[in-house]
Amino acid sequence: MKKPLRLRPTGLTIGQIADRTGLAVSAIRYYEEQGLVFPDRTDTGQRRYARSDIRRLSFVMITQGMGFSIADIRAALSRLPENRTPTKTDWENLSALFRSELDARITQMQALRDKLDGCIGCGCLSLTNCALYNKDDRIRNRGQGPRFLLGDTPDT
Amino acid sequence: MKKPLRLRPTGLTIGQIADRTGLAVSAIRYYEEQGLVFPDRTDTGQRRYARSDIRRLSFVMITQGMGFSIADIRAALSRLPENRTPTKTDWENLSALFRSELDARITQMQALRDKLDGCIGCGCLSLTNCALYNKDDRIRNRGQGPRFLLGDTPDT
DNA sequence: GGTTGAGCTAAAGTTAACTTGAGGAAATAG
DNA sequence: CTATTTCCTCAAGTTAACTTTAGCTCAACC
Repeated sequence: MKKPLRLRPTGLTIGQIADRTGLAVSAIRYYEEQGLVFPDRTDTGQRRYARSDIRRLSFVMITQGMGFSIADIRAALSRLPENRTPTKTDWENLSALFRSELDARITQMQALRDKLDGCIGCGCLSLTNCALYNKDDRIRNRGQGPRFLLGDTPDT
Repeated sequence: MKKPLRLRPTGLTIGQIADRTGLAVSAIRYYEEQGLVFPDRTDTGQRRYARSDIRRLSFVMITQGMGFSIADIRAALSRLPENRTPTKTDWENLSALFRSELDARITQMQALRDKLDGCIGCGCLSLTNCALYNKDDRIRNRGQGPRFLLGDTPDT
């Protein structure tokens, strides 16, 4: 009887993923903790990633760079199929979601930019009470911690 | 000899400023600590603000909402004249500064949005190494702590 | 087959922009 | 004149998104 070949999970190590994505190893582990990736484990507990996780993490990086929070991104990623590797179409649908949110944010930013001058020139001292600067321009005001640019979480 | 009239610094209390701007009292104190406002003090140590500080703080609120950091805003405000109340023109110059930075950020955001689809459709798994997604699109990557949307500090 | 590099976990630290709380003084209202 | 309300300072807490450190196991190379 042959010694059974240990079928150890194949795939990329966390270091290899780090190299491919440019992310720090600690960041990748953090993303797992936050439910953004779900690597396999070897019998000794090491993480093994699928090649498609590179795309997944790249997507996280880009959307994050666009100003979306991890919670936003996690919600979006949860729309990907769980039982198969996402197809190109899956990814396209997902990115369309972000695209429209981003469009909205850009529009809002343009409006804000255009009103700044108007309000500065206005006679009332309080820009935030200025007729020109109304509540619709208010961007985000709840919770403590750092304020992020524009918009609440997308209503995905 | 008459009891000398105590010449107490006139002006608005911190509570009045809070009401006028919508800011929390604690935030206003914090902004002072950060060098964004410089109220007078009464002989008993209470803060007294000029009416023009309402505009100053409103400006802080708006530019912050645009995604600029306190350091950015402090740098910009330092361009205002120190020895007189800023005129409408002073404020207009300042807001022009932010306007152009904001324009640049909007443009960058649009580019990023347009490229997301392209990269998602591309054959290479790593979006961040993708030919379509080059270094110019990279937004900000230094320091720890929360990542903000778009751009380093303006080169004011 | 030992040593060096890569991984692992868990806990604590970091930054930004504030808020909250403790403990006390002063201003205002009745 | 007493009771609130407002203000003050200083220290510590909060959130997001990570990084750093400590202490240990495992894998890979010569």
